[in-house]
Amino acid sequence: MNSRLRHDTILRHLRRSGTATVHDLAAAVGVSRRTILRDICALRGDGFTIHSESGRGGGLQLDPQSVQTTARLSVAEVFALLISVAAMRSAQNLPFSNLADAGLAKIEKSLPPDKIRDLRRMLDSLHIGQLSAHQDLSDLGPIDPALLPAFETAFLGQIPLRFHYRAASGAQTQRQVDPQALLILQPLWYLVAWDPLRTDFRHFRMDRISDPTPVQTTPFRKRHVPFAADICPYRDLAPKPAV
Amino acid sequence: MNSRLRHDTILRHLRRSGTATVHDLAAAVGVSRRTILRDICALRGDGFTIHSESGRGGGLQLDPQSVQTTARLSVAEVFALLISVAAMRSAQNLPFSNLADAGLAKIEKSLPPDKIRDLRRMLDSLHIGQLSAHQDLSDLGPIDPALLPAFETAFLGQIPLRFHYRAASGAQTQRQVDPQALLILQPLWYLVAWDPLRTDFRHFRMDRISDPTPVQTTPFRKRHVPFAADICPYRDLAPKPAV
DNA sequence: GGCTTTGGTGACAAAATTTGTCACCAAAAA
DNA sequence: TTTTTGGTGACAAATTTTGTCACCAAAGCC
Repeated sequence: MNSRLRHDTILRHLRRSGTATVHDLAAAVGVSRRTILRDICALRGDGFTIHSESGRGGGLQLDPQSVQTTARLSVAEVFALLISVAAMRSAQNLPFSNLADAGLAKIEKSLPPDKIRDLRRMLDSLHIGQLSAHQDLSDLGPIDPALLPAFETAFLGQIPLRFHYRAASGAQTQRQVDPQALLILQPLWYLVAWDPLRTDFRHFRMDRISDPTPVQTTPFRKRHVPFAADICPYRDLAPKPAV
Repeated sequence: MNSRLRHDTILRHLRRSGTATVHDLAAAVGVSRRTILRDICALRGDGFTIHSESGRGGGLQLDPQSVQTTARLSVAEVFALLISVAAMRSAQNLPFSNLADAGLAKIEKSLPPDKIRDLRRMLDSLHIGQLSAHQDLSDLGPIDPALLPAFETAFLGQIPLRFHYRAASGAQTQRQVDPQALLILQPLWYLVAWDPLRTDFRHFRMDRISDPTPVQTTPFRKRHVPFAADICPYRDLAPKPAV
């Protein structure tokens, strides 16, 4: 058994039984007492708080507060969470928001430096405010569901975004612009972008955008990729050619 | 060098150089070509998208979109993020919220089943609504900063919470209650709890609560805990006695 | 005080895993 | 056609993990 799997098994046992002795764990997992002790040591290193007591009635005890996630989020997902928390904070005073911040800070720190810079840039270009009253919202439409993934790609990767835009007059135009900022004036969301054709910045209301497509500027050459095998069980993971 | 460290090194090289050949990576990292190939295979298994091309000018390329976090959040932090996103969603339509949900779903799934149940229970007892207008908010005070950690502990662990409460009349009382639900009526937050002394449920306005202390029902025996050493470099991680 | 249980450490050999070497294949470019 | 480059299989060498054993400290029980 993999040492990683064994750690999970040990945690499961500790969670279920409350208190467990090293001897029992060794028997349950099928390894020696020494190995269990080494694993406990490693788990403590991984941030789990494990209490221990000598003598009769003693044993190991996992602090339930120290249970952690192991999820791996993409940069886009982190950004989405950042927006939620930032919007929330701007809207109202909110218990737990410090904790949410702490969590996000942890998440941020676990990303490579260039991605952290990206996230900061994104947040800097995010403006949240209140819409001035008495604005006509009668034509507020639904937001194109395809917009979200496309928009994330364009915004996070700083690559141009192409889409159809329905102006207030009803006229349809096709645009290809460089996303610059996101302006949130509840309940409206605006994309602020540089339009190279008109050599000027423009605002685009999100619910008037449709068929968004990020413009891949440096596409990878399409070709056949053979499989990987070896000991490693992840054979089919070489990205497939887009034909 | 640890294989984990080597994976990080490889990712760093790929990020910096854009395209790298297996040969170059092997030289840079100081291992054989075969090992690099095995590592690439493992990284693909870990969810990284790595493109590859044969022939002159070929090499390996890391898809920047596939970069992931490795942060490990505590259950309390996850709950805080869940609140932010839930409150956000209830307040307004919001691009990116699907993505935030997807991220949170990932995080949730990486927790053990009992913790997932806890989180669901917590979210079920979380009510978000709008305050009826014309309510007098002139005495709205700041929320006790000590409330947050104490409240989290009590709410997440379902243990009693003791605090001082300043009633609308100004009278100070000490309470010890079982937290049941959280009622959010912006900008007010209420704690709904069972008061055993009065054998009834009561509402407590969060900004009128002070000196909150979770009542530890089953404290771990205090005692001296010797250090762990061995090969594992995490010597001082056995939790210190609270004296 | 002595006995037993239980966490914890150090040292060293045994077992298991990781890594290197080598021979070779397929795709792509010069 | 030759060279470059990713990828695979097999097997020995190097390295790491694990087990064994002897022993210490703390705590409870008689």
